[in-house]
Amino acid sequence: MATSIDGSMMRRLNKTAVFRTIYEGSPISRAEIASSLGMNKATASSLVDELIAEHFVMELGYGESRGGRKPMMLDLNKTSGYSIGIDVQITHITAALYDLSGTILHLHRDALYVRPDASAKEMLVQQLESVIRRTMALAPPSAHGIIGVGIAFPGMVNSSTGQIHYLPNLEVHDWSVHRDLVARLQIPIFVDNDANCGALAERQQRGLKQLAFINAGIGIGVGIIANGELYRGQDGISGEFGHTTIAAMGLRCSCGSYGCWEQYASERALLRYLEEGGTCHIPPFPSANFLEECVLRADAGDPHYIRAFQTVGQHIGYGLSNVINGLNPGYVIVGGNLASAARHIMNEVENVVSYRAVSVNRNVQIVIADPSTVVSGAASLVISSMLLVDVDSLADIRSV
Amino acid sequence: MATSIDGSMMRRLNKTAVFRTIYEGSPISRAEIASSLGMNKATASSLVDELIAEHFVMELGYGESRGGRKPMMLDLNKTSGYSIGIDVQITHITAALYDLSGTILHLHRDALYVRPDASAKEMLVQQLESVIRRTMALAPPSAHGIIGVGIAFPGMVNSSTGQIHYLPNLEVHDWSVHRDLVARLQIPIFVDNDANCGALAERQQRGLKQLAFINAGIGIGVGIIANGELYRGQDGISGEFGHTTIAAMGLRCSCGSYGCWEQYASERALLRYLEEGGTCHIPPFPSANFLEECVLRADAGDPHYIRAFQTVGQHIGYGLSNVINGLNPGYVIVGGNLASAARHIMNEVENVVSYRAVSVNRNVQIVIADPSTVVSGAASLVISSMLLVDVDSLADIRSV
DNA sequence: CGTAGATAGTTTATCATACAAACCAAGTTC
DNA sequence: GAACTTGGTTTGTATGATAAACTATCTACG
Repeated sequence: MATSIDGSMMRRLNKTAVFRTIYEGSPISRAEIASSLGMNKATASSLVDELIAEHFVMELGYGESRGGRKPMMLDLNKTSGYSIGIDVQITHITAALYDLSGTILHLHRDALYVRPDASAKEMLVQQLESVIRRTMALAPPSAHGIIGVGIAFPGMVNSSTGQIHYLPNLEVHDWSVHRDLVARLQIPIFVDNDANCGALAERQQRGLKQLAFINAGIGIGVGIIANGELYRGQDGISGEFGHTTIAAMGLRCSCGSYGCWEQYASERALLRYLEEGGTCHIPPFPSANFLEECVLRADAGDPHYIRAFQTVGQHIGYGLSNVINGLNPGYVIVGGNLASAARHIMNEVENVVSYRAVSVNRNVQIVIADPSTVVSGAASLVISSMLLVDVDSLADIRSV
Repeated sequence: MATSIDGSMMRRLNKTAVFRTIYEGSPISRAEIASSLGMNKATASSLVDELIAEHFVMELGYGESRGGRKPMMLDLNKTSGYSIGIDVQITHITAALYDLSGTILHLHRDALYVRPDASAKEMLVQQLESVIRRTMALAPPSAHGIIGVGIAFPGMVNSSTGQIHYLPNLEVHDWSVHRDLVARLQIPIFVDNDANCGALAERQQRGLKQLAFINAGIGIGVGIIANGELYRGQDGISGEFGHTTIAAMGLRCSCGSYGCWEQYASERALLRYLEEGGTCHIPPFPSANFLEECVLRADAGDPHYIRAFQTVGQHIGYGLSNVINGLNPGYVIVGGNLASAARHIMNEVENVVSYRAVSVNRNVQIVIADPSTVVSGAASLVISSMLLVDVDSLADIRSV
């Protein structure tokens, strides 16, 4: 449904633009805000004053003069509120507390106990509630308190309805996790796919308009930032590149298809390569430290492990080239569990991409994500959905 | 660069919203516009009056009463200006004249003569100028005249700079076709990739927010509409799914990679399947009617041709499933030359997608494009870039 | 020093825009 | 034909951004 703009809407948009300018450019003065937004000084001042009254912004003190009166520098009032990010994985759950600036204050990782049966939802929601409550208790008292909780799930999630379609390894289907958690906690809850969270975090951190975040772990998923926004697709399940074919007549996949990327480029695939390579002592799978142990053995020079990682890297490269050629993202961030094996994988990945990417796609930047990227992206669901709105989309309006 | 909104900007946005409401919902009255935009009647009236004064909108006469005074129905003043669309293909060039409503008034198809050598650009620009001038001459006199020309090219194009990166079969590299044509014609020129144009046309026609347009011809490209907007990627070359791998160790491709989709699902691939199948009388390739003749033979029941088309269809299905799983488009439109062989291909395509798409992606709609989709999308580049702006993106703003 | 000029920020008056409410117009329903 | 409904215009008002004048405070420079 289309909407028109009235005065109060205009003011809200402008206030958001001012807040965003401070968020991205602090410390900054009222005068700089006005000039960088092409806005009158009086308007900027008035909006800043409102933001200060609401505790979202604070004055830092006088800055350096540039030939005249000293500017009063502004900054986020970063301790006026907090957000919580949660990263749910198969074997463990990570929770982190952030202030408004996105600075991490606490990070905690617990084992996750979920039997993949009818009790899975109940066990999951109980552990989520518990970890959220514990994290909330860590936040100092503040004007806005806990603004919300963002949760990243490893599977298909509809972020607008807060519904989980399907979490493959936990065997959770069709569950409104949003409803259940709001009922228990009475605070705003945001949910999304883990790869999407990773993509959001990278967008924010690097200020990119197009990127792909590869979440490679037990399975493989992709988060896509297109035109500066997360692309979620028609039903919120875009990015299932793990189930795109890289070998039309290849291995049967659990999804019913053949030759899916994640059959060749995942922890599961690593396990298979190890088995096929006749490796003797393979760590138990899936367990919280399966990959860790494999990396240790490769570090120690075990050729079976080194070869298995290289094969994984090569196949990551095949699928990654597909993502790159299909989406021309400019920037690719590799995250997920397998990113911790980057030193055994990335040479092969880059080698494959260098000859399979077409044209300018060969200039694509490929980098490794920080391990806490997903959890911080989950937290940023809160802040970006409540505080930031993109006004840029209106910049290039032409006349009617 | 961010921007603030002042009063005149607000009015421009609202005027655009009104225009858009008329564009999409005509015939419509002032009162309906106001209520559907949540806008005051007086404001809607005033904006409509401006649009009428500028000849963009006209009054049609009184509509049916709904229990009170009869409404004055409004419509686009569709003959107040015209746009031209051009579809450049390897063997021919299609030009069409449209009014503002997107109704086609003339369609003309010429053979294209371009030697793939140093003279290519010059030959191309000459023929483009000539066909545009001829089409311009067909437009009736009007208030705004020819508003602009949109051109779809079969290759990598940067639409924002008007630069052609590369047209594979015409061997044109790095050419600012925009600059050259503007210099010759002195009217606004818009260029884009053919698959993108197809995607734009389908978005407009079907009112979709997510879709993928498959342009399958000598090569294969994909146009992506994400969140209601064309996704062009970092460098404007997104959608090169033709060069995504569907067989990691497959056939060598001209791009340097192996197993690219378009090696298996294109007119070229059809030719190869025919040769491999030992077919005797194969029509010359590439020629303007290679495919036409193949379709005729398949229609006539020649099993070689039928089998070759089925194989093409199967492989279109593989890559299409990748597009669907990766992008969750909800809607897929198959266009390009090969769409004219739909009756020999689509059974296989749908069969493959039905088991290779995951989850709700199995509900994806797959339809065949009209042959003039690309050329009308090219024309719509003009209208959408000059007349339509998306205000919807502001709808879901939350408080700061 | 002290003054001119520059920069930061506030105050005041003005203007543009959307809005609400009253109003006029012209139909339907009973 | 009276009461009601809907479409559209007119009029007065509130809001918000702006321009311009003004205060405050700094640097530069003679």
